[in-house]
Amino acid sequence: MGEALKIFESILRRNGKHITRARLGVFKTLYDTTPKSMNELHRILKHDIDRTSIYRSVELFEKLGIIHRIQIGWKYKVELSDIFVEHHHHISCLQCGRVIAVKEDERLEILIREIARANNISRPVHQIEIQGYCERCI
Amino acid sequence: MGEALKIFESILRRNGKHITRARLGVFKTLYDTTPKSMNELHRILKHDIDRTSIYRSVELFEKLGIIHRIQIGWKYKVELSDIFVEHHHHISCLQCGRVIAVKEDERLEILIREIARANNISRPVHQIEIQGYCERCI
DNA sequence: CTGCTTGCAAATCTTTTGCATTGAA
DNA sequence: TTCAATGCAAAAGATTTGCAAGCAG
Repeated sequence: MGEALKIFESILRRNGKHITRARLGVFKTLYDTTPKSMNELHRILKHDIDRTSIYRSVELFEKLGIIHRIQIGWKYKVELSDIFVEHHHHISCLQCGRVIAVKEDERLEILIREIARANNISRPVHQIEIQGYCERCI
Repeated sequence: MGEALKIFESILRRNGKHITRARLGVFKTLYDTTPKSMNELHRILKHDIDRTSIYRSVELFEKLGIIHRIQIGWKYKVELSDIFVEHHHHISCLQCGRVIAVKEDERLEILIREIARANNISRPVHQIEIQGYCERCI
């Protein structure tokens, strides 16, 4: 956590943003766990940080590339970006909702870049959402 | 449209659901165009169909596999599913919001099925979201 | 006819905004 | 000390629910 925290703080500093209680709280809550919804973040932090500040932190963090939003069904959750966690994708179970992190497959990366290039899209970013039924649910 | 409409009606009938004005309206609005947000659907249909019924139709259609939701940024839009439109993915421009439909690449399909299998996920469905900057926006 | 569907009103949930106050640098 | 950041209240937006009335089968 110490190393990640240093990186986090340096990103804020480099962008002229203050290192505050609210921002530290949101960052620490996201560190080294599963993706969190806004509601979960609020439930965890409600005694320390106002809901509005959570939204504002998430917005800022996304702009600075600290976090990104992932889709689970048609809701989103947020998690730390590839700077802090190795790049990966998610599979979620349609029955029980369990989320499995999947290490990225290099072949996928290459294919997607190729598709982007074929469509004249520059600086592509991507998200893959896989859903199905996990072992426990058939 | 005629053929698609027949398929649509048979799905409803097969599931013991009525063929109603509201459901026909939502289906026809989604037929043969770009993905629509709930708001766009409502804007188009507001003089014929109540907002609530649009939500209820979308919910039902999704359950029956008639439509699916796609992600644009962290909002969703709905479009007819592969029964009515050839399977494909989308690229959206981060600057102007333009959405490009991309014919599915067989290699991608295979890779994703392989990833699902490696994680013991059965009956996988997937969504790929690619974002970047289109020709006009650099 | 019968009960699935709808429209309407209202509740609920999610996200955004304005403003006075607080606190990091 | 200074201005960015926060908390609070309230607005705005999105989605869901309950119920009486309407309509498809």
